[in-house]
Amino acid sequence: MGKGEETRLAVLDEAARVARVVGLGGLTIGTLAERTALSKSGLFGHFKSKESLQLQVLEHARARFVDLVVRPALAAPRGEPRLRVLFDGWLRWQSAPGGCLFVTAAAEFHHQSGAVRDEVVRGERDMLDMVTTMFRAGVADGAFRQDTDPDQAACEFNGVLLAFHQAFHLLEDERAESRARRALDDLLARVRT
Amino acid sequence: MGKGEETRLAVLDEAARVARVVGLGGLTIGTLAERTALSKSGLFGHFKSKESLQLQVLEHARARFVDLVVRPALAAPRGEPRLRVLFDGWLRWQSAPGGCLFVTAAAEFHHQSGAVRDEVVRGERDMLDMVTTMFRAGVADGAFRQDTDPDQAACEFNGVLLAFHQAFHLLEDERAESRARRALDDLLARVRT
DNA sequence: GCTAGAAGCGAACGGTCGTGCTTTTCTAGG
DNA sequence: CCTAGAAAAGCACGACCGTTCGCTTCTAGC
Repeated sequence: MGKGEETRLAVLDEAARVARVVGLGGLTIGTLAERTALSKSGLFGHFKSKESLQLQVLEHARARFVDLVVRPALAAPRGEPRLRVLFDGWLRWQSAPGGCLFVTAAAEFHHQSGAVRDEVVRGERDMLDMVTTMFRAGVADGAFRQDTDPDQAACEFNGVLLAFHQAFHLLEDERAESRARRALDDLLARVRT
Repeated sequence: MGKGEETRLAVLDEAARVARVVGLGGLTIGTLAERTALSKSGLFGHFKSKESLQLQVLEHARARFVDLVVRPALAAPRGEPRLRVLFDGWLRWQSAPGGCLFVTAAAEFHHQSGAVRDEVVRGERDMLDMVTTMFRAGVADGAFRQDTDPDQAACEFNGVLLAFHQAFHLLEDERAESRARRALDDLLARVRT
């Protein structure tokens, strides 16, 4: 890995940390340059525009999410175990300092068209599709009730995570996690045969 | 109502419309002045600072939410009917063009301390408390199961709304509303005696 | 209808934004 | 070790930000 790629990744790491707090739109070339001990123009050279920086931050976070959350889940047995491992990892991911970049970006860009929004939508769709697939697999295996609607279940799964994120970060509610786990237990109990 | 108060309210209306899309931090005195046919300084005179404007926008939206969503609910019979009217109104509120200001602001300020964050937290807490109270009333009336945890139920109620907001605005999923209604039906069926 | 005070305007401020240029410094392959 | 090209710095730009100030215009109570 050359020098350029090395600093590019360092910048993306720091950018993700900052963006979790202030959003992708709140990112600033100047402050980001300070925090990475670079000059504005030196940093800017790695990304040809701010929008490109935002897109790369998203892509970078996405890769980390797959490593830290998705892959461990795929290593677990299909159906309920896999969904539980996914949920665990996801909770840990969302509990990171500053919150979850995807949740922040989703709210920020829900009505601001452009390439960044498109990328946020694509990511969110992919995640929801993955959850839907996991529920569907459980139904196919006979572990979940035959009349389970996988889309509905995935949607409620997402709702539990969003409520957790808000309770944990905004309201600083220390019972947020236990309530999220209980909500998932209920959801799984409802679809289990 | 004097002339000043009249234009102040007109500005707050427009500001709320804009902030639903770009967030409270994305609000700009300049663009807001354009959209209300005022000069920057003329508009600024009504609010002594941008932070004060943001706070007043929140307060304004809060009052409208009480009028449009909370009051109709309080007019319905306690327990399930009241929760259903509340949910209906809340869905309509969240379906407004640009989304729900509270959801946007909650994500924006979840880790940015200051007076605006404090106000957002207060509002969100109040709303959740209200929902909790409604579930508790149902338990007290014997309409809901005695072992219902009102806080847990309110939290899941919130999750359904947040998932709806994301599905409706970001993903533009036309089945968002029907899934939200079904999730509420399930939630109410679980607590009903 | 007069007039004091409210409401609004125009211009300017220091600051920061994203983004180009030119120049210097570093890095890695021969 | 040399050197071509990458990486980073320095500087400047036009635009827009929130805010201030002094001035004009309007409004409402007498």
